[in-house]
Amino acid sequence: MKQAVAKSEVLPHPTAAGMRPRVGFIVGPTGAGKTAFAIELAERLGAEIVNADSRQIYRGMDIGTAKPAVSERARVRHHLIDILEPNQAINAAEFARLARGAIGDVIARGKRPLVVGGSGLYLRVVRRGIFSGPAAAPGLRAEILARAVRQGSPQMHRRLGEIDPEAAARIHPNDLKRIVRALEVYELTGAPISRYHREHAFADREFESLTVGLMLARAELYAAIDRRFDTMIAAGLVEEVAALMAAGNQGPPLSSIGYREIAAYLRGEITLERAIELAKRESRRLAKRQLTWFRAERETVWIEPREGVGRALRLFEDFFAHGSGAGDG
RNA sequence: GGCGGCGUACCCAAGUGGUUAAGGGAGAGGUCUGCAAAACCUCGAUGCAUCGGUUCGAAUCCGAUCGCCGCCU
Repeated sequence: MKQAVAKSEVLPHPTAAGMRPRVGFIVGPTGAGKTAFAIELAERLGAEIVNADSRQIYRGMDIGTAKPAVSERARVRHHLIDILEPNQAINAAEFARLARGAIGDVIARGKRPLVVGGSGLYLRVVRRGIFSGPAAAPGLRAEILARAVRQGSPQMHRRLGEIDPEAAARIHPNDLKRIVRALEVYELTGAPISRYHREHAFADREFESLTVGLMLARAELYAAIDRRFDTMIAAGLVEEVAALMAAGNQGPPLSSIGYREIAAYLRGEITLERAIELAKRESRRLAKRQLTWFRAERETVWIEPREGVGRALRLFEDFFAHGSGAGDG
């Protein structure tokens, strides 16, 4: 609040908005049918797809992420799929860099970029950038985390309150991840993370965007999620997880929904039936959280997948060709 | 038809006369700036099958009715 003046100073309103490149977005919760929808749309639009799913980035995670099949990828060129090994870490900043690079590449070749995915934060940073603070410092982070384990997260929150009251006010005392990140940034730079955030303010927009969201009635979405997980099991998800485990992976893959439950089954901790039940439930909860995130993005145009691609096609054709003004920047 | 048991939220369930009816599951709403398929926060019965009675006071006791379950005929 007290810094409102500074905020307006670093936010010169982009007057040349209409001249920025145009990027389409297809978002939606898991199981809503983004993949098939996006591929058909991209084909008709002459677009290439830039993946914004935090797990489809990984090789070896195919079945459980409902990754578009090779045959589907032959119809439309996809970017940012299978670019990392399962033991490689990625984060929002790195993703934004990669995605923006891919978008630039698509545009440079005269094609239309269509970003497709359900990872809320990733989608946000692609569109609006991320503050240019220090990257995570694993050693320091581990050290802060160890301290937090000893002292408890409320104590760490109190400490944060001393150096960065603004951040402390926004972060819940139990939210250890964000407390640690805030302390990390402070120890690395001597500057409070709230200052970086305030100065950045998600105002780094490189292109105009139009976002179409896929929406199903809740009960219908949940039923589709449950059904799809059974299909994944039938398609060999257990074997896929076993392969990841055999390769000694510890990173994001085995902490992903569907994967971690099957891994617990393979370790003999729970029955397969229970693993399936848990995976379905976690997938439903994920979908719910995604919807919460997307609802907050007011500019999204929502459509039902069963309507078909028609309306989205018209919206995007107009957007890419003339600029409909529906863009959110 | 008779006898017995049971009916508390979407589900399971504690409570057997005395402040605002435990708890769990499922679910809903939300937060989100470098691990995000992560992490974190918040939330359901003016109501105990229904009606009537006893009592200062009833989910708790009594009666009737309805429903479910079991046994018997």
